[in-house]
Parts: sequence; C-alpha cells; structure tokens
Amino acid sequence: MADHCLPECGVERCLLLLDGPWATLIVRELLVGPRRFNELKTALDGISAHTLTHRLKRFEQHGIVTRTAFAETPPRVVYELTALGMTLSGVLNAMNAWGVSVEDEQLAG
Amino acid sequence: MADHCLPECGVERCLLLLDGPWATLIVRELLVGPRRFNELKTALDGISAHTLTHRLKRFEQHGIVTRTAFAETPPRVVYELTALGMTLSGVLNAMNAWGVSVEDEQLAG
DNA sequence: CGGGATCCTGGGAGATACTG
DNA sequence: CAGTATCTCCCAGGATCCCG
Repeated sequence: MADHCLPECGVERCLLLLDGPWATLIVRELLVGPRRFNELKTALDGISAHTLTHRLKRFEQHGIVTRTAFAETPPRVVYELTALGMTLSGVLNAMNAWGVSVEDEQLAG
Repeated sequence: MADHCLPECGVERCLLLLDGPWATLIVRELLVGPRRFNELKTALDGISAHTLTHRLKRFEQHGIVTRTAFAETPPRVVYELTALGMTLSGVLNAMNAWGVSVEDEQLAG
C-alpha cells in the first residue's frame, strides 16, 4: 500500500479513517446527531470504553469529530461530527443500502 | 457488537466483508473486471501473496468472488466478482467520491 | 461521568522458503 | 504461475483497576 494512492483512488483515504470495525459504526451513530460518551457506549452495544475513547481521539485528530467538555458535576462531554465528518454520510448510506439489500441466504460462510 | 444488528443497520453486514485494509481494495480492483492472481498482486502494490490468497478465499466463502482455475502450464487462475459482489460498487463509489472530494489539508493527523 | 494506565488476546499482514 | 507453510510483528480491541 505504497504510492499507488492516485487521485482516483480516494478509497484509500477513506480507509484511513474507517479502518477498524467500530470506527464506521461510531460515525454512523454520530451522523444522527451529537452524542455524549455514555450515549455512544450504550448505543454501540459491546464496545469497551477503552476502544471508544481511542477511536474518538483519532477522529478528533483527523478533524472529523469535535469534543466538547462541560465543567459540570457530573461531567458531561459531547461528541459531534464536523462538517467534514458529515460528508461521510454518503459512504455510510451506501454501506447501509447494500447491507439491507442483501438477503441473508446470499451470504455464505 | 451483539444483537443490535437491526434491519436498518446493514452497515454491519457490509463490514463483515470489508474489514481489513486490503479487502476493500481487492474488491475495487475486481470491479474493473476479472483478474488473475498476479494481476491482482501487481495492481495492489505492497500486498503479500499470503494475504491476497486469504482475502480471496474469504470472498469465495462469502459468495462475492468466483475462482476459476485452468489446468494449463503455466497455471492460470482467474478471480471474478459474482453478481452479489458487483453490488458493492455503490459502496466503493461512495468511498472513492468522498476520498477525492476531501482536500489533503482537511485531514489532520 | 468520562475517562487514563496497564496488561493481554486475536487476527490482519509481511517475509521467507518451498511446491504442483 | 499460483499458491502453501511457518514465523513474526503490529495493532484494534477487551478486561480490569483507578482517577478527577
């Protein structure tokens, strides 16, 4: 995966963000609207706080998610997609459309 | 990632196939047309034969790729997307469209 | 509540050598 | 040419405990 990242190969740039299995699902959840940490953790049933934290940090670094912490008690942190993050909706919609169009029997293995 | 795989959550079904970094790129290559083993290996610069073999096997098991071996010398094996595999083009196009629309400066990290 | 720190596991992926 | 076999590395992800 070296220098064959041609202009028409935007797929790779997309894969840099949506690499792990959880990454895509987190974006999907945030596409609905801003979410608190625990809201995400609940919605993404099975994810560990550890993983969620790291994924969100990476998204912050890539500029597709903003983190807003409120100095309250109890603490409250809200994660939200940036305008750039919102543009991923096309990809997510395509993935979702594909998934629902596939009959279960079609997928062997 | 347990039983929250609702009908509208076809995203997960899609992620079962397009998990690793190479999986998506292999599909992208096969969307252009049938390819021989070495054609794939050359096009996907950097992939190892080991990885390519395993990814293709998994695609076979999931029914999105067919493997055709010709009993010749030298041997020739052709991989081709099934009709089901072809339907992934929508997802790939969306990913590509996103990738090319994103300015490099937008992606920090 | 929203994490950080630490340790551990599994699988994707690379390197190398060998075979039908 | 198209793999197979083995070994290793890396890292996403999980488990647990602890902190502000």
